Amino acid sequence: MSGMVEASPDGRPTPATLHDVAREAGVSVATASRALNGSTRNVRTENVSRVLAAAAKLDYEPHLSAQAIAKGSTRTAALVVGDVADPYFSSIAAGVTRAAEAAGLIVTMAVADRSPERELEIVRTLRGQRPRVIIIAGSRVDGAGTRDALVEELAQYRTAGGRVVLISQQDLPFGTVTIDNRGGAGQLARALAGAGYRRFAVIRAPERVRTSRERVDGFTEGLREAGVSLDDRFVVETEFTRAGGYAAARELAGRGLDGIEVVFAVNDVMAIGAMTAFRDAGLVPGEDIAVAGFDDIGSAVDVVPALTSVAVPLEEAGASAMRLALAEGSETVRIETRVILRESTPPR
Amino acid sequence: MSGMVEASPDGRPTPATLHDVAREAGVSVATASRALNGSTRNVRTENVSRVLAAAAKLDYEPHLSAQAIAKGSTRTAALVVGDVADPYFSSIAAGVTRAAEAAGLIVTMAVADRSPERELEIVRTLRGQRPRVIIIAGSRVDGAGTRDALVEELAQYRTAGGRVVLISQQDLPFGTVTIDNRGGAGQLARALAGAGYRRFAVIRAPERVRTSRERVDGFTEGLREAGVSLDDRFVVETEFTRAGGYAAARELAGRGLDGIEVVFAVNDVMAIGAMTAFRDAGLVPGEDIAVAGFDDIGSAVDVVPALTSVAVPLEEAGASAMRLALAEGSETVRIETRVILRESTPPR
DNA sequence: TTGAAAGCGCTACCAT
DNA sequence: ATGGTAGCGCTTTCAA
Repeated sequence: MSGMVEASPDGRPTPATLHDVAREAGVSVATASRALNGSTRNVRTENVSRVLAAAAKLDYEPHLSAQAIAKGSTRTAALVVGDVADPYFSSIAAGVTRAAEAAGLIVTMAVADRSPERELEIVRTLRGQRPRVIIIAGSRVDGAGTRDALVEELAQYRTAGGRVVLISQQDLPFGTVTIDNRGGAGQLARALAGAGYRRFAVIRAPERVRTSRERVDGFTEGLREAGVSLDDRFVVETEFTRAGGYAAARELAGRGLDGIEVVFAVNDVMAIGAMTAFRDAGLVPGEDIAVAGFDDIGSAVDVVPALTSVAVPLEEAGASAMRLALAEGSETVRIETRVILRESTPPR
Repeated sequence: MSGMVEASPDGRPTPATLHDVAREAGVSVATASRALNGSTRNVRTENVSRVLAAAAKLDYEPHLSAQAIAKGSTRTAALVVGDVADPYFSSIAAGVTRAAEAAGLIVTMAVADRSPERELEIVRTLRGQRPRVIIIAGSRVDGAGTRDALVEELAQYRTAGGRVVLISQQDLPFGTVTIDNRGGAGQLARALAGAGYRRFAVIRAPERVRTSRERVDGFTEGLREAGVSLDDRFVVETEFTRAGGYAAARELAGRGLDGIEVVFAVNDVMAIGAMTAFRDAGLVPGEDIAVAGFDDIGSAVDVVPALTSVAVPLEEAGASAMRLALAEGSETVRIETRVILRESTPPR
């Protein structure tokens, strides 16, 4: 009894409408609507079953757009990420969709390609969707001019009743899930100093990449507390990618380690690229040069030696963002991080 | 001049509507609509600018749902994946969104959690969205009963004018992007035999995981062609995850390698887990035991030894799926794979 | 408990 | 070139 698709006047088949269901059930559209979702109370049980049967027979699916416009609100949540293929973002995306689906929301996802301009553009068109919530898992980049425009756009959206939550972009006036980059990096620095390391190098992303900046600041701070200083010569700036990490490590290895005992890369992807570069340069990671990263992505335990890192519960961060967006009050949720020492930084 | 949000009668601020824009510009809604998107030809340039200015001033964004219902079609593409956090799916997702955005489509994503039942449920509710296209990056699992229901549901959707494309689930009657699992695995088997390997083990997922089945079949076939046979005792079945790979390898190592020279895991994630397990068991991957995987995920080159694998251009597969969905005719696109020998399988 | 009908925001047709 | 208006599919008063 399925395969029931009405043929419209012009011959093109058309999905069944509420109207069709009502007619099939021999009731009015109002009653059909009520039977399908409105307070079932006020409709004779017999009619309820008639409508349900008709709907099933016609394979009816309510037109979400029509519902949205009639009700004045949608059941969608919009998620903006920098790059889905990056485990950092895809983990967050997993958490967001899990929580969204639990709340009966449909997730629409846009990829900003790590560009603040694109991010702004996306948010702009997203508003047209009238999503219930917009979650931005930041490009982790400060876009000078675009920043104000983005804030403006989001404020606008919120004024109109939307909920916005930012992941890892504190000090913007919205709900925020922050990741304790500074604290985690500080802990890591102290842990490494405690393990006997004294001569450090850092592989970082450009200044405008906020996440990187915070991690470097926290790390430097942690070293200072441990009474160790960081020589600027050993801070190399590169792209926030595996390739960047590889290139930076090659440069370090190329100019001679010069006494460096350990290098901290601001994320695991870069750290792993760096380990490979060291190895390619004839250095044995964990013996000739220790390496530490940040994020504790899954593959951290599969590289050799296993990578010391700072664990960030990314999926949890995504889920928290969604819950925060759905909650009424809410301000800021802080995601704690935790240092995990592994073989890539043996005690010395 | 922004921050213009009308206050509705009940006090709650409301986003500007086309009506507001028209009033602000001193024209009719019809003209405003035309100025904003209809053939700009039939509207006095002066009015066009008035409307544009008004829209900018009011920070107007067209209500997509309203447009959808008025026009009878949306600008969305729906993507269902098994698990976003898995690099296999997130790479595909990256390709799909890239191509979708290029075509001006909004992507909505749902996660099926590798469950055919959930997949069916998702497709059902997706139909309510009236997306232009539905792309399913399969759960890679054959769900006995649900399969027919899924086909039915999708057929329904297509009859109503929707486009459906399946990734890696051939022999379903829809547009399909197939990945040459069988061929790639066959090539790999021959390459390994050519490198001197004779005694093989296989780490596979359960029979109902189609991708796994195809890769095993292709591999066995390739071995046969090379005149090598595969002993059933050395085919171990496990979960289609890193943990599964780890467990299987531990089992193999635990009962003694028994002459096995190389193990093929049906995907990289499993292969990498297996390498770690071997190492934990005191075996050196690439020396004591060779390992090969499938997919060539990014981290294949970052593990030690670098992992021999079969490259699958996943992002390309995702983009192809989108293009296929948008194209008129079209049937099946085949994504070719390519064997990449690395240090995990040295010649012997 | 039910149905008629007034919108929701927008597009497109028909006049003008 | 422009405006009036009839829908699009649905929800939600308002009467009956």
